[in-house]
Formats: sequence, structure tokens, C-alpha cells
Amino acid sequence: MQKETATPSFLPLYEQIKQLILRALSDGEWQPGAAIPSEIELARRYQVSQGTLRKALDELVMDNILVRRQGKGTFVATHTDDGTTYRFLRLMSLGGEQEYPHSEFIEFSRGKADAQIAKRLGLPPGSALAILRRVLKFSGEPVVYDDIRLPAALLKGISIALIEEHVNAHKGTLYSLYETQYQIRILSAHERIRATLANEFVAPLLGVQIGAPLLAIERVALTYQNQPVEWRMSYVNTERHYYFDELN
Amino acid sequence: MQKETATPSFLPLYEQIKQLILRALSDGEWQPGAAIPSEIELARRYQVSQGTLRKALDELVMDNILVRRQGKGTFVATHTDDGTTYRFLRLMSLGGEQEYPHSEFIEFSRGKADAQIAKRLGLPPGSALAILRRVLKFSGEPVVYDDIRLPAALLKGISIALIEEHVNAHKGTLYSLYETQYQIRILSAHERIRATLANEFVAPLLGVQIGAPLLAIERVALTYQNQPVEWRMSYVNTERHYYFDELN
DNA sequence: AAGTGGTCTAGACCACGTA
DNA sequence: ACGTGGTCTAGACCACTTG
Repeated sequence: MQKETATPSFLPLYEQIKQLILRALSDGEWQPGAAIPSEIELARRYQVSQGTLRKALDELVMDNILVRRQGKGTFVATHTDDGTTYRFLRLMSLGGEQEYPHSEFIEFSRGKADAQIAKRLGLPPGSALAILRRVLKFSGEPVVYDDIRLPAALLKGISIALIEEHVNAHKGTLYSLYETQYQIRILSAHERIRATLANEFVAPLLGVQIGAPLLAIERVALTYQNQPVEWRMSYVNTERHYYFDELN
Repeated sequence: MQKETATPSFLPLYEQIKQLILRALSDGEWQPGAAIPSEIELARRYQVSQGTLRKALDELVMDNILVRRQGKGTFVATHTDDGTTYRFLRLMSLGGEQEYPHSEFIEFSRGKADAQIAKRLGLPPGSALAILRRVLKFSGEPVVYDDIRLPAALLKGISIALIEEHVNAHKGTLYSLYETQYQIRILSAHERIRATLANEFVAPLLGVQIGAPLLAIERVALTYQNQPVEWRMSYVNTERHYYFDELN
């Protein structure tokens, strides 16, 4: 007899605690980069043993939502931290070295969501979007063209100058910009990858011939409760770079 | 002051236990699909508490090396199990449905490792390889061309008839064949993805024009101790399918 | 009813970072 | 010296599967 998995007959305590902590994080009780209370304090607050609390934290750490530092405390994960700035960057040079890109912004504008983007972002078609176009250069060479779109309401008062200042002067990523300026924390993303040919628009931006093969990567980035907040389409010239993935 | 991470000053007990269990698995003490001893028995065997043993098992389960089934026991993971047969398949149809491919084998032969493949497999250049070429069809349409290579010594007495029997009559994958017939357990893999153009060899096999865009996916599959045992290059027609990846 | 994995607790002690 | 996370233990009890 197969058991229905619809309603789990029983919800472990640590899972409930995890949800409570997630809610507190989502409500902004603890800011990105800041320390949350110690395990002992949290255990007292939620009236559970330290072991049970630890198990809740374990899961949040596995999800890259929290970061533990032995001897110091547990912190809200950031996109501005040392090694995590390019957490979502899956491109490496053919030699295998990880390089970090330089952004050149081409355009910032506003537009409306077409059917596909609306569906991906869980919005009604025609919703107002902020549109951002840029080229990523690796070692000075253009490799990626990005077309990035977010619900316009999320990015009040944004300008291309502000973006460039943050990303280039500040050595930040778009995700650290969202986080520090707009209280949007990107927690995960999924990508759909296809092969395509460079058209007359993207070819000159990437310095390739029309008809050159490119990766077309459609990404949706998610925040708390897996809510989609950013859509982007990237075109990647893989003459000198590859996309890597680990399977297990 | 930054601490050198070279030699961890201290190895947790559960980590040592994990290594011992890994060794037992690698030595074939417990076969794929079979139950390993209960937690209580293993705790007794390794002279640790059940909690510590559990933590070791937790990690092996996270690595997809073991599978827990409440009330029944802990089992060695398989490629022949129900939902895990296509664990490494990252292709979905554009509509989003997961489809399972049908293999058509084109060729089985022997050859020598060139510099790149030798490097990827950790072999001396010129080593003897088994070579396998096939096309994967989804809903009857050819979508993937695979060029697959393994150290010849691993696949003693293999034949194309045997492969086809296993994969098609038996509804198995190559990885389940390796596992059941040759005692090679694939545990993980990594892939490098680039965009390319269909050449005169692959185009007719995939039913596309020469010059059509394709994904070129180079995969190395690993067994215990992250030892590489299989190399493959896949060419994927993404007109009706995409490669998906989850980032977090 | 018996056996397995899963949860939860309370407490001791260790390793690490800071002051 | 102190506070933080990390490890380990022993034991009670719960949930699931099988006979």
C-alpha cells in the first residue's frame, strides 16, 4: 500500500523552528552579514534543546542562507562576503582558472512583461519591468551579454550611474546591489541552457561573427519562499570559456 | 592571522567512521541495492554511539551513496532503483516534462587515449580505451549523440549485443550496466558545457543541418575516492529540449 | 510485537576566536 | 578567561514496516 505524501502526518520540531527562523530572516529581523543570536539564546527563545535548534540551523546553513563561523557566531549569508560574491557564476576559462568579470552596462530602461517572462516571474502579463542590459568582460574580452529584468516596483529610484558605481567602483555584483540597496536577497536560481547562433544584435557586442555558436542561458533567481524576483537571458561565447556543472 | 587549512589539526570521529564505511563499500562488503547493518549494529562494530554513527551515515546519504528507508533499513544506493535511474540526466523537453530516452548504439570499438582524455581520466596517454557511440532518442526523435570512453581493462568481455540487451530489453542505463556487470559504481560526475556547430558527421545522426547550434557537453564520471572512470562527449540538439541546472 | 530509522533531550567536553 | 560553534554520549520515545 502506497502512502499519500500530500500531508505529512507529522512535522518535526526542528522543521518548525527552521520555518520560524526563516520567517524572522524574511521579515528582516537580522540583516545580511550580521550575526544572529547564539545557539543557546535561540534554543531558549524557541523553547527547544540546543541539539534540536542546531539541526534547524544545519539545514539553513546547507541552503546557504546562514553561515557558521566557529568561535564567532552564526551569520546571515551575504553576496558581499569574501568567497561568495560570485556564488552563481558558473563560467571558467578553458584553462580551468576562475576569472571574475567586469561589467559594462549598455542600457537601463523600463518595459512590460511578455507572456513568457510574466509566467516565469509569477506576474500578470504586461506588468512593469526594469530592464538592464550589459556585457561581461573576462580579461578585457567580451564573453557574456545579459538581458536582465525585474519587477519595476522592486527597484525604486534605480539609475545606471548608481548601478555602475556599485558594481565597478565597489566591486559588487547585481545580487549584492539588490541586497544592500533594495532588501532583496537572492537565495537560489535555476537555469535552462540551450545552444543558439549569434544574431546581428548580439554578435558585435561579443565580437563574434553572425552565426557563431553561443550558449543561451535563461535564469530565474529566487528569494524567500522560492519567490522569483529576477529573470535574465545570457548569451555566452564559449570559444575561451565553458559552463561547468557538478552532478551527484 | 590566517590558519593553514592543509592539515586539519583534528579529525572528528564521525568523519573517521565515514571513511571506514566508505572503504567497506568500496571493498564490496555490501553490494549495491543491499541493506547494510542496522545503525545499532554498526555503532557496536565501530565502538561509537548511535548518534555519532548516524552523523557518518547522514553524510553518506547526502552524497547519494546510501539511501535510508524508515522502518526497513539503510541501503547501498543503486542506478537500478525506481526514481534514480536517470539521476544524471539533465535534459528536459521545452514544455518542462521529463522524458526518458531510448538508446541506439552505433558502434563499439577500441582505441587509445589522446592527451586530453588521458588527462581527464588520469591515465598515461596511449592507454587502451573502450569506445562506445550512440544516439539518444526522446519520443522517437534523435536528440543526443554520445561518444563514451572508458579504460578498456574495466570492461572485460563487453559486446554491443550485451549492452543493447541490458539497456533496452532491461530498461537500464549504462551506469547500471557498469554497476551490475563490472562492479563499477558511478557516484558523481562533472560536466563542461560549450556551444558548437553541427559538423558533417553528427548532423545526419541528429537530423539537423550542418552548422546547426548544439550543446557540446564533456562529462567525467567518478567512482570512489573521486577516481575518474568514464569520459564522454555529448552533442545535444536543443531545438526541443534544454539542459537545466539548479544554483544555490 | 519486534525491528528499523527518526526525533528530542540534557549534559559533558573540545576547538576556535577574541580580548 | 570567556563565549561561540562543534563533537560525542546515553537514553527515552516516536513513526514506519514487516511478520
